[in-house]
Amino acid sequence: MTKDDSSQITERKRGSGVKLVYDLLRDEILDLKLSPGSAIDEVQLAARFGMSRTPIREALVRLAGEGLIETLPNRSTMVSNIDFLGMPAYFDALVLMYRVTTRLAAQHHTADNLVVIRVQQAEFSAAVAAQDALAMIATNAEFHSAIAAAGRNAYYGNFFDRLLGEGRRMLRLYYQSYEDRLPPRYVDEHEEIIAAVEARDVVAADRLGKAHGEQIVEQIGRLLTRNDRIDIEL
Amino acid sequence: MTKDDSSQITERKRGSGVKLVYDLLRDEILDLKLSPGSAIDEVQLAARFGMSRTPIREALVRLAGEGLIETLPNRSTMVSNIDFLGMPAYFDALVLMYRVTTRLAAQHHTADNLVVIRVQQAEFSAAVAAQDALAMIATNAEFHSAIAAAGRNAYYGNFFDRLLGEGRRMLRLYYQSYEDRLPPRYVDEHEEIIAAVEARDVVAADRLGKAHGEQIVEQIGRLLTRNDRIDIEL
DNA sequence: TCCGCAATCTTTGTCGACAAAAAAAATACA
DNA sequence: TGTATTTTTTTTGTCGACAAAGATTGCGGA
Repeated sequence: MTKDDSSQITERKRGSGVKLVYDLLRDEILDLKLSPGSAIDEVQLAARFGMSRTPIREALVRLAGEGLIETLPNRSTMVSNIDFLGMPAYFDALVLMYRVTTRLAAQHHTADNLVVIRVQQAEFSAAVAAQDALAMIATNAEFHSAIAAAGRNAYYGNFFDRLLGEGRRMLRLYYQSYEDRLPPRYVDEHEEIIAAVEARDVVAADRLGKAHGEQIVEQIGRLLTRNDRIDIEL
Repeated sequence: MTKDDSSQITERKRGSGVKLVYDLLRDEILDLKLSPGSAIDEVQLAARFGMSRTPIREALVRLAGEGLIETLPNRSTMVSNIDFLGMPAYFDALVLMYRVTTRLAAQHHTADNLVVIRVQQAEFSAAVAAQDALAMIATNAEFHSAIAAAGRNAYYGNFFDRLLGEGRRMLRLYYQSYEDRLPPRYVDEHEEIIAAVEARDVVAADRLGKAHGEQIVEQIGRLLTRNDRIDIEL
């Protein structure tokens, strides 16, 4: 199809191919470079990466395990569609995880956790200043992931990471609703969260996590119902 | 190693092999028929199932994606160990999911959901009566999974299913603490939950879900600290 | 022209074989 | 006897090839 593959036929170390394909495809899917519903051809990928179908296949199996691609038996495999009907459920879960992870971080964090969190916050702040939407999504996810890590619950952590990953495509809409110019208020909110965590103020952490999450929900809701609203508000 | 494989060399339909191996291995791992840490040999499995290594490999990749097996690069793959240190975190997440799913079920269930839930409850009740620990674990999981399905949130549902699955090995300890003779009280608790869901009583559903979950945590705690207690109570 | 059927094409699922990597065994040397 | 090095063995990762299952195309008959 496209011929602009930068055909890197470099020698790879044994076992590195799968991760390479997996990471790249995952990013391309989540950044919407591969549009939902578009077909995925194994032989084409094999040619593009200069390897056999076997490692490609393994990467695809893993992506399917995360629900990022769907496999019709004996037939095509394609990038999964964004489940718009499931968005309320998604944001419900996201808000709950915001709350739980922030709350746990306030309880269980150590000094080095705060260092990591501050680094991520700095990167997020830089992305907002640079108006780089993709970077904002990624660094925001890493910020909250760092907070989740400080909460010391691997089960919440995995689930949260999964949500943040799977939601990158939805979150993209959210950032687009600001035309990629996120108000600096969000950077401040992160700062408040850090302060609450550092002070081990569980109640404040919970409240801020909830507010932070619900703000996103509201903005998305505003985006999705914008047309309706215009009708209603006559 | 063992030679007692009932070598079923039956003809399989194309594409069914992976699921077969995946399901069977998963069950064997979760029922502790394959002990944590034991090695997994691809060629041996291939011989046992009468198929090539390729579909075996795909099943293993999926199991690894769920964290049920661990893969040392270029070296052995083995059944993952049970993370005892992570048990508090596990049960924390489990209780929260009990609460959330029960609560949502009270809000969003439909009539056919209740039918399914009652069927699962009947099977759970039968398993308790028969003192079949493995069946109790499986049917209990299916009962709560049915409740989660009634809650209409796929994200919670997936996470909850994953927790219930991954925890089957831990839960086994829990049932062993009763020597596989679960008090009928648990069957009654399920009945109460059903009643609260049916009455759309969100508050009661939340409270019952929480109590149900915390009871399990207490029993596990009692099991794990039993020796210490004897020392302390002199 | 339209519908049913057969031939062809495309893409997946599976296989057997081989090479690389790590461990285990064997050998040489002090 | 103990240790370092080489050889063998074991097990994984990758490959190219082939067969099966749909989809597509082409053809013939009404």
